[in-house]
Amino acid sequence: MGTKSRRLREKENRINEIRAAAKKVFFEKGYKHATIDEIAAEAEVSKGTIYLYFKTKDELYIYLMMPALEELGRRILLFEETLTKGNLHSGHEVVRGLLEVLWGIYEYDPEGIRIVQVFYQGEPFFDLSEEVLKVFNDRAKTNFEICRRVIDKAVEMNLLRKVDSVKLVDMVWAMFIGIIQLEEAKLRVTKKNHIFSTYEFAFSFIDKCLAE
Amino acid sequence: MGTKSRRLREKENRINEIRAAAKKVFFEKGYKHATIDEIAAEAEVSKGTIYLYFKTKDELYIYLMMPALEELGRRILLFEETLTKGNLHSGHEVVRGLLEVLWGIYEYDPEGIRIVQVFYQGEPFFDLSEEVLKVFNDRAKTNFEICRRVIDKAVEMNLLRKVDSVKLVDMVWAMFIGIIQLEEAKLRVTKKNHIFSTYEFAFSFIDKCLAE
Amino acid sequence: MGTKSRRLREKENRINEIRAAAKKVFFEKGYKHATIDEIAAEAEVSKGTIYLYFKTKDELYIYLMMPALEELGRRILLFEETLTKGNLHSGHEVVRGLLEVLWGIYEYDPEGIRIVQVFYQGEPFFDLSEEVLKVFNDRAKTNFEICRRVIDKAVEMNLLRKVDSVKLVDMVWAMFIGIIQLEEAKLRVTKKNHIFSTYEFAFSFIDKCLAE
Amino acid sequence: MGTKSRRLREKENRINEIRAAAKKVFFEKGYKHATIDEIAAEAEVSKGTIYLYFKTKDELYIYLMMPALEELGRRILLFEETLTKGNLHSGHEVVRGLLEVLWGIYEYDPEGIRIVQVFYQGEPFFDLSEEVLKVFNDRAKTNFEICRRVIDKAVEMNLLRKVDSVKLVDMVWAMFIGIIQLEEAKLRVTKKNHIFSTYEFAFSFIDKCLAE
DNA sequence: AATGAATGAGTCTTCATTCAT
DNA sequence: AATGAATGAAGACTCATTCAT
Repeated sequence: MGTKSRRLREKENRINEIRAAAKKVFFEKGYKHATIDEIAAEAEVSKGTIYLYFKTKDELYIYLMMPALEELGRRILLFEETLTKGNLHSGHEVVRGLLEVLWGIYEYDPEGIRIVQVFYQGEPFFDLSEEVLKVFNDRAKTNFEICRRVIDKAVEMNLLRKVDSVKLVDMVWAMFIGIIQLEEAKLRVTKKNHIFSTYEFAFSFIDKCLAE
Repeated sequence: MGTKSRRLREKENRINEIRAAAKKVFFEKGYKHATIDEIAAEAEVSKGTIYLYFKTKDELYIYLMMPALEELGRRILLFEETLTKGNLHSGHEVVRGLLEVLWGIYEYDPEGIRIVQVFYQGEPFFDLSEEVLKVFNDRAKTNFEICRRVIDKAVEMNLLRKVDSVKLVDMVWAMFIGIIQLEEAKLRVTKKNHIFSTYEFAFSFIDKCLAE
Repeated sequence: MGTKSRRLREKENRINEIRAAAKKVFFEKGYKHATIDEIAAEAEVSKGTIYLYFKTKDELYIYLMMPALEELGRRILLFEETLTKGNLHSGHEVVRGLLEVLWGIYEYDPEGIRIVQVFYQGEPFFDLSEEVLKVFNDRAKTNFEICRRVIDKAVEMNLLRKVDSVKLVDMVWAMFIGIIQLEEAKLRVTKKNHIFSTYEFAFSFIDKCLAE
Repeated sequence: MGTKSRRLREKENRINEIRAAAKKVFFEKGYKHATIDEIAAEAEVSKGTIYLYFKTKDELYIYLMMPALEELGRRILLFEETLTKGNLHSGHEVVRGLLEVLWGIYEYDPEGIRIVQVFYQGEPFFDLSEEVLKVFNDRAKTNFEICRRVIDKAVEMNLLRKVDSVKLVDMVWAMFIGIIQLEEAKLRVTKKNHIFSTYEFAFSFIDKCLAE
């Protein structure tokens, strides 16, 4: 607990303040109209300091999705543990559990998920370094792998019917981001929020096909 | 067939040339790195001519999705006709037909569909006028309505089980854009194209739940 | 009264419509924000037609001051006639008459007078052709000459004290445009119109010095 | 006298260099043909630096009149002091003093006065922010008030005849800018400079009416 | 004479990024 | 490590003017 760790803590604090400020500004103004100046002002640091910790504006933006992905990883691992321990007693519980993990992540950090979607769009709006791509892909790959493992285990345990776990995970994730995109867009126009109910509706199909 | 109609044809030609050039440049360079100058050069018109027909770069980009949405409308109407005429003899054929309409649109104009996805992201990267929003929302609404009508008819004709057509159409569309996003992103990394197979996999769930 | 004169009349009409439209647009939007497009629309002619009669936007603008200068010439000549005929019986009447001629011009065409002022600024905002300069300078010179002649005559007729008519006319004209400029600017801020009263105040000095 | 004050001095220097360069370019090329690029080159700073200190080209231009107005304020205050101290012994000296203050300002910064005139024209050529308008109006108001006070004092001291100081100051200022405008315009054509003599001629009227 | 589609030179302005302190 | 003044590349957009019809 010497000087070094204090310094480290301060540094991390600063980074988190910058992240928080960036998130605020990016989502209030939109990426296009957000400026580093404003983020710096919001974070109460100088512009130079931001560049001390993030190489570019694009990187600052795109890294905002990492907490969501990391939290997703943690939660799926927890879910796997629950499954392994035999605490789930039916396919319905498995399907419901998956739904809750995904939904929980969206509730935990909706902006993070939005950036994931932007990221999927490829690079029409960004110049991403190899490094950023690698960090994201590694994290995504890990998450996908855990998910598949969970499905395979649940099949092994006779909780779910046999299914191609690769395709299933892809489909579920695609549905997840697709529904959020569509329903958030509708929400902006109609002010009616159908995100969760559409989401449940979609999972009812999976439940019927795999858990009954 | 006088001067007037020739002029009109030339004008529409010019607009189409601009659109085509815009599509090319936007997708080769990405939105961010595409310049009006380059689009003008590609279209072999002057910069001013582009601004004669499109108010801003954003508008030029976003309007590129309209042909896909319009074609989708046409194809769903055709599908509805087929259904109404009694040419579909099982729920499987209905589900398969829907799959083919959507997939056909993606094949017809994949870039258009990508722009639809961007559009769904809201406006972090754009300033869209009320007018553009209205044009898009009207078109989208019409398409959704036809889709729902088709589902309701198929249910009435006892080809599909009873289902909430609003939710179903939302889910299908969300899956459609979600799968394209996810699998195109994976494709970029792994060079393996699983778009269609994931798509079919997803439809197999719908088929099992509604057509059997 | 053949075809020719009808054509001529139509042509002059067209020119006057363009002038009127130009005046309207220039003074509603300010020179900077006035566009030829809008003037053409206002005049209900095509852009090309405007360029048929006026070489440039600058010329169109600057020529709008000519009617005021021409009317001024006519009115001074009338005033000279009145003086020559012996219809003015005191210096006061001469001074008052001058005041009324100038003031009358301002009331007749205030926008025209404003353009005269702009013109005096030299060319920070314009590119004026030699031709335009000549037209203006000739007209201005003529007007100044008549004014001086009037003053000299009034002195000869012992209505006014002896005075350098060149300097006097310059001073009166300078006061005229200066007061309008200052008081119009104040008017914009305070909404109180002191143009005429300041004007009368200034003439009272001349009256006291020359007419008593 | 640490880093801070040096920085401050450097900053002010930079601003002054930009102003000087702007003045040079604006008056050599005319507002219309002056470019920010050229001003930046002349000032030996980057274009961005100019926009660091001035919001727009218009603002950069219009602020060039402030030094003249400020200097005018200082000189009138000095003149007031002279008057108050009883150092002026006749109305002639008062009138002459006023003339010299105004004329001195013109000699001190003729370009500044020209911009004042442009400013009076309203906004046919500019988009001025409320802020700029306020800065100017405040300064102008203060100057006018001091002038009126001087006149009123001189009347009280029986150096001048009783007169409406509001109207008198308006008239004098109007004459001042009117004469400069007219005679500079004539100067451009005839190459003969009658500015000062016309100016003196005008003051002779005031002198005769108020100081004798 | 009238049109109006097409032109493209011309410039302002923005803002991510750097670097001397 | 932190600052923030300075940079300057980059590009969207305007609009007076032309000219084929």
